[in-house]
This record gives sequence, structure tokens and C-alpha cells, in this order.
Amino acid sequence: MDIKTTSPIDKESILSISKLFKVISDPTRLSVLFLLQKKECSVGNIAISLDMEQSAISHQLKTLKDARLVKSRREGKSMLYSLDDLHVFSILEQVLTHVSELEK
Amino acid sequence: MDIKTTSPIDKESILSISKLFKVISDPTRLSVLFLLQKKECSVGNIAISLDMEQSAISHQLKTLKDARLVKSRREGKSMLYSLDDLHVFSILEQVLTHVSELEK
DNA sequence: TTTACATATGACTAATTAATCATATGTTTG
DNA sequence: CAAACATATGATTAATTAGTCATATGTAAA
Repeated sequence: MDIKTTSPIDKESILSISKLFKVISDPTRLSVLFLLQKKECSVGNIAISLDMEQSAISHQLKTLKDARLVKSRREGKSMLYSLDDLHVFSILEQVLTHVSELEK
Repeated sequence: MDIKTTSPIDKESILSISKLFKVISDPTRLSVLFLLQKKECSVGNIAISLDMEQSAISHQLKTLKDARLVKSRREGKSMLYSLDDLHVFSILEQVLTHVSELEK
């Protein structure tokens, strides 16, 4: 076990954190996550709720799924998406508190 | 008090959270934050620690300062930077835990 | 007050990326 | 099977942005 106090944290971890934050730093993706917090939702419904194109939502859902923040299941012609990572959501809520405190 | 369960969270909050996450989603800025967690540090020292140009660090410090995540004070010719938002750091630590769990 | 040191700043460039458009894939119903 | 519906995907475009370079600003020492 080496003691490298020079680097405060390894680069790999930095990159992992960076990637995660990048994923949840886009307004559209954030909106999707907050939507899905309430209930499982189809692509089309998300698009309507956020007033955006189906294709745009589908692209962002792919990003969220790649990051394992959401999961999907098929129901008939629809794909239903839901949160797959409640831990991230607790982080989001913490940040929401933080942000609202900053605004005071 | 209106009940708009349609939109799960207001757009302003979404944008605020988005901005904050964008700031802490850059590897360089993350590295700076983790460095400053340990100790107050000059621009030059940060640049050396991260093996980057002074100018690049200075630019990122400005971003961090604008987001009120760091503060600075002058000491002689140097500017010493330190964390200005411990709350964000607790979020970072939470995410660090999250990321290391994902890697298992 | 020159000179050296430390940081900040502005212009520029390369890379990333969110949204769009067109279309492909997959599912159900008539 | 054909048609309609729902979603996914690939190419393209516009916008954002991290880093670089040159230089300006600010501070201290000779």
C-alpha cells in the first residue's frame, strides 16, 4: 500500500465522477430524471411532457441508460423507462437543496 | 398554492442544477477541488500539481469562483485559492462513494 | 523605477455535443 | 401481409468550451 499524498485522488476516479456529472448536467436529461422519479414513462409521453421531439428524447434516454441511470422495458409498442439508480437521485435532491439555499 | 403535478420541478431549478453540475463535471476543475480540499493553494502550485499551464488553471479557477465554489486571497505576489462551499464537497464525496460502488 | 515574478485576460482553435431530419427497426392490429 | 404506431439510429449542424498563446495587470525586490 503506497502513500501518494501528492495526488489527492486518482485520475480514474476523477474521470468517473466527471462522466457521471456530465450525464446529469444536461437540462433535458435532468428533466427526464425528475419526470421518471414520479412514474415510469414511455418515450412518447416524456417527449410530450417536456415539449420536445421524440428523437431528441430517445437520444438522451440512450445516454442515461448507458450511464445506468435509467432502465427500460417494453410494453406493447411502447418502451417504458424508469429510474435505475436511486442513489443518484438522492444526490440530485441534495443538490436541489443546495441550489435553493444559494438562491436565498 | 397551485397543484401542477404536470411539471415535476420548475425549469429555473433545473437550469441551476444543470449549471452547477456542468461546473463540477470537468476533470480539471474536479482535480482542483480535490486539491483544495487538502489545503489552500496558489495558482502556480495547482498548475504544477496537475501538470498543466498556469493559464489553463487560472481560467478554470475563474469558472469555479464564478460558481462560488472557491474563493481567493492575495498573499504577496501569489493568489491563494481555497474551497468556498463545503456543501458541494460533501456532494462530491457522496458521488465518489457512488462511483466506487458502481465499479465493483 | 526598472526588473522579475505571479496571475489574469482575450483571441483563437479543436473537440465535444444536443437537437434535427430522415429513415430504419420493431410491434401490433386489421 | 399491409398499414399504423412507437422507438431507435445515423448523419449533419450549430453552439459550447477547454486549452494555448501572447500579452496585460498587479506586486515586490533590487
